[in-house]
Amino acid sequence: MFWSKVFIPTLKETPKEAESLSHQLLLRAGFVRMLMAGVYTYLPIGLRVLEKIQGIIRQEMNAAGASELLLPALHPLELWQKTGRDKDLGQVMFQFQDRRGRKVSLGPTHEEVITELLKNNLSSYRQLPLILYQIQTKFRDEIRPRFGLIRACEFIMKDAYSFDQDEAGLDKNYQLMYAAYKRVFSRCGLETLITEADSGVMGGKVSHEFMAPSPLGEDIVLVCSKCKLTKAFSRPEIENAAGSSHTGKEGRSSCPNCQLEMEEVNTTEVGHIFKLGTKYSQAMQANFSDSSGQLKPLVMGCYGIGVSRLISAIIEQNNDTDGIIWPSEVAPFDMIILPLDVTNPELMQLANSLYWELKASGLDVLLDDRDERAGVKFKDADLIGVPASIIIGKKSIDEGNIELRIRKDKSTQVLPKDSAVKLITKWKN
RNA sequence: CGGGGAGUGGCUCAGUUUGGCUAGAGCGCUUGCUUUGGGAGCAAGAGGCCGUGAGUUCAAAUCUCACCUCCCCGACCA
Repeated sequence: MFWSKVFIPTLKETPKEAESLSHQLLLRAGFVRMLMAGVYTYLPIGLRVLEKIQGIIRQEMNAAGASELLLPALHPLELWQKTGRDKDLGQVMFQFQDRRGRKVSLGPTHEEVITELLKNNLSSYRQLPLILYQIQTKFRDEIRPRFGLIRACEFIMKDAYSFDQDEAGLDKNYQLMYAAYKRVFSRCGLETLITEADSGVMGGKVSHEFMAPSPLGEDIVLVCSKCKLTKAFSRPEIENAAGSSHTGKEGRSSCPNCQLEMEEVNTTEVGHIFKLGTKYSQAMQANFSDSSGQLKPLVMGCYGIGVSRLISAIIEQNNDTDGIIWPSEVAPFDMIILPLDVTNPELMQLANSLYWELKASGLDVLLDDRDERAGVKFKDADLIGVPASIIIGKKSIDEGNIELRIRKDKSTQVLPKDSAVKLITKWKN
């Protein structure tokens, strides 16, 4: 793509509306813009990152045997009344009436809708096990939207649901999802801590949270440096405990295995998996016939990833003073070509031919064709965080060379221009 | 919802305490000239109902009241 054709409104100064680092960088680098508190536009390069993340998720979900569908965002409120969760979620649900006076809601999550679907369309154990997932916009009227994409009122979530005959089947699918989640986050360049957690309004017994360490994390995870045991604590719990006794802090945060003091890490929740059991299927009578012809409730699990939130979590872990440093798999582009003088036909010709050759070899390439000074291009390239730059300037081209600059460590290597494409594609793989 | 901060060209802010010229600066934008390897220089321009409404006053960005919006701290969550 050509910079001049993509809308990338970068900012020199930090907008006042943002205080958290990832939010500032998202705004400055031209990835998102706010419409109202907790509601964001994904600009072209923001959307590209979103799509890369979704691509990774789709690959890993499909590889785990899940299949994708798309459920409605608009729900009849009656469905929620069946499980009583309209009350549990309360004000968090956006609710209104259609012109006939029917009460509807914008979906904050989809257990009821998918259970309703399966109740009406699945009847035999022969159709089990089954994992379905979607990537969709959720709506939650949050008490306080915060930190840009981290807590938004309209956000994108991947939610998967597994259906089994029994607990043994659920265990198997749960493990499958657990493993898939680890791969998703690692491919996104994200370090995560996994903790056993409370199921909250989702119900069910077992659940694990995938927590990304980040300075603006709202949850604290305790980690044992020796055995890597993790424990989740909400902040108030910690503060109350610390306040209630002088020695409370040390005693509470020692590892039950090693007796060593555990380290407190601030984290953001990016994924959460639950064994739901039959909570929803019983409430909604989503049953199937087992091999002996007996009617049984579906045994369910549900598995969420905060897709849009991931963008922020990744930036929190991958940045420096010059801007974002995208991990390669989620970067909006693999590389950016910087012809330092667009009025020089020789430079532009080389820039263009490199662009088309690299593109033909399967790379996502951005060509900065703007008539800007070299400094501006360098600064913007660093800010938007493309992993590699190909610098085409008069200095090196006169010697028959171009430069390859790596964003992460700011190292530069000189490459002969004639074999540049070969060397770059080789370096990439 | 409770507590704290803030609303002035696209962005960052000054001016408000102590009301008074035609509301300013930097960045960005437009045009021209010069420059050209890390956010260039000079010159000339465009762009504002000072968050909204009501009030006080000869006079309001500035004082009073109400409301709206955004950010931060708490309960909530992917």
